Amino acid sequence: MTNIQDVAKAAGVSTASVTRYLAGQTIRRADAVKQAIDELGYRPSHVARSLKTGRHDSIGVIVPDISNPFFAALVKGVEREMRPHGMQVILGNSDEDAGREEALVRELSQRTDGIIMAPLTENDEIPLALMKTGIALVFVDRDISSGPDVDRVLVDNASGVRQAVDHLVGLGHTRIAAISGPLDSTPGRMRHEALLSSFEHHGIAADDSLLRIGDFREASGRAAIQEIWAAPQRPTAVFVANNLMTTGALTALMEMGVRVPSDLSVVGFDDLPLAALLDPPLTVIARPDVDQGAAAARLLVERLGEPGQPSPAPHPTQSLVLPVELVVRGSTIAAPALPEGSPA
Amino acid sequence: MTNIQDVAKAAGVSTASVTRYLAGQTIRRADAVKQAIDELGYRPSHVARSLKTGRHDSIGVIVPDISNPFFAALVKGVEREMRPHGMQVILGNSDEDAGREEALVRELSQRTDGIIMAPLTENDEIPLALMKTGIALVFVDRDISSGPDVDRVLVDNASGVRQAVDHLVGLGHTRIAAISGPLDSTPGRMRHEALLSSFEHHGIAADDSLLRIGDFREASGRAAIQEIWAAPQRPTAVFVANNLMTTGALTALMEMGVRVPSDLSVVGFDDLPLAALLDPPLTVIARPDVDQGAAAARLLVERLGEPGQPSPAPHPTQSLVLPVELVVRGSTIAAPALPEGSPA
DNA sequence: GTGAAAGCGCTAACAG
DNA sequence: CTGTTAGCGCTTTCAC
Repeated sequence: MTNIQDVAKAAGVSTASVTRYLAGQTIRRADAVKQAIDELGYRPSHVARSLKTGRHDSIGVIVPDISNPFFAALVKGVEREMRPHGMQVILGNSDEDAGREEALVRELSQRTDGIIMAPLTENDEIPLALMKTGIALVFVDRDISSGPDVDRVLVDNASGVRQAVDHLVGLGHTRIAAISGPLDSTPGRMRHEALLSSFEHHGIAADDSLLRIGDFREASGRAAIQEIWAAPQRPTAVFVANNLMTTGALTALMEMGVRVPSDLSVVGFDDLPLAALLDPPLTVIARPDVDQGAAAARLLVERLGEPGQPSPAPHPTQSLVLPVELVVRGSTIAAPALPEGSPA
Repeated sequence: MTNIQDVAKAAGVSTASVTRYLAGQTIRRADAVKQAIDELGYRPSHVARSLKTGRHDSIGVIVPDISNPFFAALVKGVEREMRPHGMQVILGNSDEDAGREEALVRELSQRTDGIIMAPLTENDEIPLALMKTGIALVFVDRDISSGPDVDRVLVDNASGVRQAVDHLVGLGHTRIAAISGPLDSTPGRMRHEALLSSFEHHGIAADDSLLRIGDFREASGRAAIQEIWAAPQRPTAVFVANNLMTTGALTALMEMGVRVPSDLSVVGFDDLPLAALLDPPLTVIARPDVDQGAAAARLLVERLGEPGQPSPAPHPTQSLVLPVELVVRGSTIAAPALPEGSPA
């Protein structure tokens, strides 16, 4: 490849002048340099530049599962927000694997100026190590329990769950099952806790045979609903804590011949791209996805500044909590008449 | 950050020995080096190493739309295949934007040893420039018309379309509408051409009022089906050339009160994660997604070799064509009795 | 405004 | 097996 020396030679200037030209400074022989660059097809080496400056003009995004539409949308939000700032976005998919997450963090922390990530669990040690390297960090969707000095963007999980439970109770449901996410992840824990406290608020007894903990993946939604449906007293409604488990649960219900919503009302956390086209259209708690990514990107830009510019002064970390919204469609209807006494 | 010199000093060896240790060669004071590395928390600078060696031990994947489940699955396949080879996978999302694709190619070609990409259009000039840089390249799902010297993995689009048309004709449909993809993209063109030739094979006249060209995005599927439904003679079946446009078309049909399949049979290209849960379950041409990504990754590995090892000898480029399969579900049924004369 | 020169952190001859 | 050293391509003092 042609390098800066070739250009300097061809233009009859020093390499320093080429650098200055590249940086947008005014130099005397600008047009000669421009011509040399064009003719030689010169492209500055990003690697060499990074080695010298320590900057990369790029950021990384690490998500647990890129084939989850929520994270795909989130990534899109990050990219849209970053594009005008001239920063490249590099994407890493940990595939819900801690080892892979660690490899990605190590890798991307050497190639980028900042990382947006959804840590796998709240005990995740990996981000802690990352913070020590001094790289800018933003958590999105998930948090870790220790080390509060990080920018973060979360959604109001508790409010979403409350809206869902209120909705079901309002329809007369009292036997409500739930498929929660892993309790060591932020959304899993927060949604589960909110569920229990909502139950308590409405005077609903938590029935262990109706409560299952999944892993946010489709297969666990399938397994959980099968167990729940085998409970001695079946529920009239079920809350599922994320999109993939909802998909799994719906599939299993269909296979078992359980009709939604006449046999069982279903409300899921996370909207699905096709939720309105499902049979029946799915009632869900919708949360911002693209916007959540964009918000995280903005926090990172505030900390990093524009490429080429000096970094802004450090400022306190920010925590954003975005609102969620219950979208009532066809998968939730009034509870059937009760066989035994219960609150109206 | 602590560098190789610090380690060398602490271990009482030269930097060369540290390098050798890192490369897995046997050196005398291995344990002293190991200890120094651990104590200092030393991480080799990827940037410096790349500058020196010209290798990156990573590959790039550039897709037009990461929120399309097909590409998300494809990326997953690439990652699964690459992981055991110790190569990092860096993902770029061009968002169907040529400018962005170019920026990604420029960027990733400087950070990676090889690129797997689905070019936006068959006239895409960008990959040509990329090939000149000598970086390894694999096309997946899409191709470009010039420059045949590239490894590629495609699916048998023509066969898929033929299966779909045969299926519809077998059900008695003769007024078949179609929403094709952009004719300057490989899958768009191949599927459209196969459609026309299948029509001809079955003696079906191509009716311009039933043929629309979309852009593979959801909104164009919506718009196209609305136009088609406004045609003087409505179709009894429609073929939609990809998943996103199918989603758009189904949504529009629902909004217009058109019932599938009784009013209109629908067959789509690409399976959808929720296709079986839709109302009705969708008949589709399913093509490999994860496997297509994995196949592309294997081609790239064959060309690149393992990290640390010398590159394998160059070999002729390969073209893989993976089979597709018609999955009949509930969205296609027999055509209604014909008002006018027609083949049985 | 400009050029000479040092050096970012690492690897790969090379000589021992 | 080991250490010395040059140099990957760039930016950034520094002196002019």
